[in-house]
This record gives sequence, structure tokens and C-alpha cells, in this order.
Amino acid sequence: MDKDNLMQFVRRILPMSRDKAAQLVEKFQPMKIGKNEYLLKEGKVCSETHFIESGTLRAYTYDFDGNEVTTAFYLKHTFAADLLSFFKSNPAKEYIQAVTDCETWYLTYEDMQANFHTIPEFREYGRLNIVEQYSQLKERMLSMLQETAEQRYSRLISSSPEIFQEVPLKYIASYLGIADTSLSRIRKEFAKK
Amino acid sequence: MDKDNLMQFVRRILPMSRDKAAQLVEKFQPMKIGKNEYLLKEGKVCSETHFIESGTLRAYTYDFDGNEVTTAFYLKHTFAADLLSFFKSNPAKEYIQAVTDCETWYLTYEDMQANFHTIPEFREYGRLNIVEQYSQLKERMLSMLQETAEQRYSRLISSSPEIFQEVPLKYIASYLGIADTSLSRIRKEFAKK
DNA sequence: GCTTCTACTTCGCAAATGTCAAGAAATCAG
DNA sequence: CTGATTTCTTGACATTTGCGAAGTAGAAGC
Repeated sequence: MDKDNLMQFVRRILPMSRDKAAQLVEKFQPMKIGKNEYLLKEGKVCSETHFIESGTLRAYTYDFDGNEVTTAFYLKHTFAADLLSFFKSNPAKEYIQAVTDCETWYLTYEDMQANFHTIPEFREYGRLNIVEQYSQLKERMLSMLQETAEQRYSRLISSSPEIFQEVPLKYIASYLGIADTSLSRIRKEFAKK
Repeated sequence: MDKDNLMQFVRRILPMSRDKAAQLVEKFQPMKIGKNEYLLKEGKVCSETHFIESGTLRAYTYDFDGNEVTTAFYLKHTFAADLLSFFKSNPAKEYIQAVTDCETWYLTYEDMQANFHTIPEFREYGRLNIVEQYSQLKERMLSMLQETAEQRYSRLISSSPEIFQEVPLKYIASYLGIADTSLSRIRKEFAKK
């Protein structure tokens, strides 16, 4: 397992030379996480950020009635971490669990800080990365505000069809903010078209 | 009009000496915006960030059916800007409009970049600020996912009662993701308790 | 003061979604 | 392979929310 995918990912966000990128990803270390195991539990501080080489994870928390609410899916070749816990060293408010067996490259908060100080590009990368995450969250927020459940489903399946191969529908339902029975009905309607 | 409130705000996010703070806010300039005027229009790049000395603004966009969707309220002594447009110099996807007459201190993107380079604290402040905004957006997202309209209303009125003094209820309805008639019903039910 | 406009409420009905229970289908463990 | 568990679907019914229309109250303009 080499760091090619990681380097490609980093350079797509912030173009830079191969050498710079290599320097930037040097501190990342490999990890394996078995299916249903946790990368992070509520109350713990998220002290690493993981680039997913293979596998899928999801983040979730509970609502007032004790139902699981899926807040994010992390597919291969993206980063998985609780951004808030990681950057502010706060206890996490959610769980991050492996939906399938996973292999990741992870970077500790300390190593990231070291990179921030020694590599100006990394500082810029870090900032862009947060803005990017903010952007995605905002789109999802807007989608919740202005679209019906069916429209949200339609958007998700066309923008991220991979998710549907990787995770159970009930997680997707709670991610879309609807009951799993409602999702089932929406899929039925949707299939007719 | 002096910069005391601005300095206080900045130092609350990132503690620093009075001198540092003074240096940091030096480039901010005053502006007045009349009721119903626009601080930003869709399609324009948001090239300044505004600290609101007095007054209230809101951000909004339109959904597929042409209805206004309020995405944010900006109360006095906070920052108003389209974060995504500002940091990425992209065309804004929304409008920012003054709900009442406003006075602001604004900083241009160029001046912010200059501050980033010359004042390390400001870099750190910028990053923390984005993380903070992300945090707030995430809470709202969760609130949409796990709470009923009435719970969201209840939460808003207890966390930000000021908003209800400043902006029409119909804006609040679209901010909560419901029709104004539904908000009216919810308020009626809510008043009984 | 009068008119006009906007914000807000209320009503009746329709559409969307939730809840609960049952059963089918798929997956997992031994 | 087989039984147990989990996931998914379906149906009946309740609840929430949206929509259009009508009416009221208050603010703004003249």
C-alpha cells in the first residue's frame, strides 16, 4: 500500500510539486479498521484525521428519542474525521464507525500542527480544506431547507451512487432526515419514473 | 463610532494583547447601509467581511419554485459575509440584505490577506473563525435532521430571542424551513404551554 | 385622515411523512 | 446448510406540514 492516492488527493485540492506533496504526506501512517469497529467514539477527542485508502465509514449521533442520526458518509479517497473535535480538541459529539473493513492513512493533530508550521502550502491547504467542508455542509443545509425528501434522495443517488452500494438504506434514510419506511416508499415511487 | 466592540469580539475568539488587537483591526473601515439595501447580491464576489456595529441583516436565496429561503441572520456585534464567496472569490449564491439601518466596520479581502501574512495571530484567528462558523452550521444541520419544526422554533426563540425583535416572522419561517402559515400555527400551539 | 401595502393569522383541505406492526428478503454465525 | 438476525418492504392509520384564499391589524406613504 503506497501513498499515491493520498498524494493525488492533496494535489487536486492545492496544486503543488510532487516533492512538496511527498513532504506533506510523509507523516501519514497506515491503519486497518475492521467492519463495525469505531474510528471515534462520542466523548473522545478526535486526535487524527484519516485518509481512506479503501472501505467506507459513517458518522452518527442520536436524537432526543434515542434514534440514530447519520451525519456523514466517508467513502474511499476522502478524509474521515470529526472536524470540530479535531481542530478544537473538544470531545466529539458523534461516533465514526467502519461500515466495511477499512484501510486508512492517518495524521495526528501534532504532526499536522508541525506541518502547518514548517510547510506554508499545508497551512493554505488546511484552510481551503475547512472552507471546502463548510461548502459541502452548506449545500446539504440548503437541500434540507428547500427540497422535498424525494428531491434529496434523487440528488444523492445521482451525485453519490457509490454510497448506495456501500451502506444499508436505513443509514441513508437517517442521513436524508426521513424514516426508513418513508425512504422505502420514495424509492418505490422513484423507480416508476 | 469607535472600534471597541470589534476589538472585544476579536479578543473573545482569540485572546491577545490590546495592542495586538488594535493592530489587527486597524484596517477596518466604517460603512452605513440603509434598510432594505444590499450588502451583497447573487453573482457578485463578496470582497469584504463586515463587523456589524449596529443593525441587523439577513442572507437569502431562492428555491426551485422561486420562494425566498433565508439562510442566515446577522445580528449586531457579529460578522456578516458570504464565507464561501469571500474566501474562494467565487460569485455569491445568495443575497445579503439589511433588515434595518446598519453601521458596519468592513475589511477587504486584500487587507485580510495582508494581515494574514504579517500577523500570525490573525492567521490563527481566521482559521478558528471558519471552524466556528462550521460548528454553527453543523448544529443547525443537526437540528434540521433530528428535530420537529416546533422544536426548532423553540430552540431558536430561547437561544436568540433578539432575532424575533428584529426581523419579520416570515423570514424566520423560511429560516426554520417551514411555511409562514405553519409557523403561525406553531406559535399558537406554543403560546398555550 | 385616508389609502395602500405588508405582515400576520386563520381556515379547510391536500399532500407528505411518521409510527407501528407484520412479513419477506438478505445476510450472518455456527 | 440451517437457524438467527438484520435489513427492507408494505399496509393502515395518525400527524405534521403545505397551499390557497380570506380576513385582520398595523405600518408606510401621501
